[in-house]
Amino acid sequence: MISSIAELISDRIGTMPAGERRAAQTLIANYPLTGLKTVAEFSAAAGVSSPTILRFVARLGFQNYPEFQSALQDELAAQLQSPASRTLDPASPAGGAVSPMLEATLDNLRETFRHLSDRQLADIAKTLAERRGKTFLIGGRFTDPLARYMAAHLTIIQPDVYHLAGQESIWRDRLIDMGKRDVLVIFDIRRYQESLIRFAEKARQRGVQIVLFTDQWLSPIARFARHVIAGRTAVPSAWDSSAALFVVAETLIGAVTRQLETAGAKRIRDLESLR
Amino acid sequence: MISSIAELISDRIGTMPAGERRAAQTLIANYPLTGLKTVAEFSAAAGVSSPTILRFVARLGFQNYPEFQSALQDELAAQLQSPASRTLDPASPAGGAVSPMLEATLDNLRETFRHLSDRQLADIAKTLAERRGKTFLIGGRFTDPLARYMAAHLTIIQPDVYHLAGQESIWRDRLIDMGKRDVLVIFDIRRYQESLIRFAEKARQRGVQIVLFTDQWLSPIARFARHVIAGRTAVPSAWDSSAALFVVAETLIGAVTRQLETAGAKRIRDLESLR
DNA sequence: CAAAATACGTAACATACGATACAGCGCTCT
DNA sequence: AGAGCGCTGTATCGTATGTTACGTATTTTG
Repeated sequence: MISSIAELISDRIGTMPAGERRAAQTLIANYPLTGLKTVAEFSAAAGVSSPTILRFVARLGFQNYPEFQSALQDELAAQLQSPASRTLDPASPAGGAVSPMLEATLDNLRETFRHLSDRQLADIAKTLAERRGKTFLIGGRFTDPLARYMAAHLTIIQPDVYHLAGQESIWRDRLIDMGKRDVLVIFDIRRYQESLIRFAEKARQRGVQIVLFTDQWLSPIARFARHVIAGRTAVPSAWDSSAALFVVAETLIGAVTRQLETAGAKRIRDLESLR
Repeated sequence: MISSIAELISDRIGTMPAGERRAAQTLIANYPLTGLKTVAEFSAAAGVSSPTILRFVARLGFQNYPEFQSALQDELAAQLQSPASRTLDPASPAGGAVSPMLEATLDNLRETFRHLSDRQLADIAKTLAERRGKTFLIGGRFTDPLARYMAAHLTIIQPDVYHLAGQESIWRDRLIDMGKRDVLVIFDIRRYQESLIRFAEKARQRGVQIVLFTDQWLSPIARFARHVIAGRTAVPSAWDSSAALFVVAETLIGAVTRQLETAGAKRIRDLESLR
């Protein structure tokens, strides 16, 4: 069973003529980067001519050079998306077989935050904290609880926080209250929900600032969003995981709370006295 | 000090116009692969036009698109050659400055699962999967979204799953439907809610099997529970974190799904055909 | 050793790619 | 409410890229 192009090459390298073999060796030497460059660069690196490179990829079974490059990119994408397979991780095997779910989730968290800078988080927190209007939160079928979770916290530290629940027609009517000073937080992972997309589009038309929590493939709503948070969702389960988005949400809640410390503290005291 | 292009982007993403920001977001979402494709593919993925992509890379300081791609490739080459550096440093130099929240959450997850055996998880999954009656889920002020999240999944793979929402008087009346063949899943972290404790006690008297998600100090409900899951909640924030409980919930959802695979698969098909 | 076959590189070609000019649009600010 | 500015997309252009044909070199075989 041959899965990667590298294997394919080392499998056939024996049957290749000298020039193509040099091409193969230089590609393997720093795989797969040389293959992502242009034919001219590849040929220069290997010390052969361009046609030799093309014959080489043809021998591997590809119709043309772009097809070969696409295959390499796909392979690379698969590698980058599952860091677990790459890192041998001498730290954990002792703790071992605990739960593949846990391992995958830990990876997802690390990956998600790796693509998320402090700066970005601070910007979003600022958007949520300093909004001069109202905050609305909504989610999809499985992610709506995340919207609720966030709303439950935010509503304590600042006024005018609303979770949009129930039927589509209900939120649609709330659009009339929304304007450019307002913020809309949307959670949407695949399979992306049509109703949410429509809603986001209309909100955008009214000037609402949209903060989107989505997966790494980006919901179409990203088009309308001011801020996009892309969380990793792949786990060894029949379902996608929302854990990464959950943790980002908690992080944001914490950041917003810190920013509103002075104003928020008073509000919390007031709330306490109401009980 | 800005070393990677990803940092450069997240540094300037705030100052970018909407279109270029979309480009930046799609690139970050699955970095750096989109940047290695052609301008046309990049623009299609981001949902913007080609010139916007070019303006985007120009804003990052590159003279032209090929120069930008070369920079990405160099970066990738450095990463691939030293796989170790990838997990340790790239974004988080000291292993920590990114987000203390993340570090704390990762610790919480590991600690939580360390005290949770496979056996225990399997038992709880079995309880949920093989119950002959109904499943009820309920949570506290901040944890109710977790109950909803779990309910949203379970209800797809098995019948008679109910999330208890709204006012206390409403759930109390549902007690009448509960018996010893039923399972009640409760989420309760401090400050523990009186109403939930009362409810749990009454349910216990009726013979209901209780599965409790709580924090490491254990809600009083633990007295009545058949199964107790204690999650770590401490994070550097004004709020406690429910992330560990969230991940345990996801793990259980996955386990239950696997156990009901045959029966569940049919149910899922039936549901699909209803849409 | 000769002749054929295979491999390789040079050079010309066509395509598709990145770059640019321009016009329309929405947004902000006065 | 109007004028100005900045952003974005359409259409066009030049060029670098992949591709192919062909001639030369090299190896293989009788």
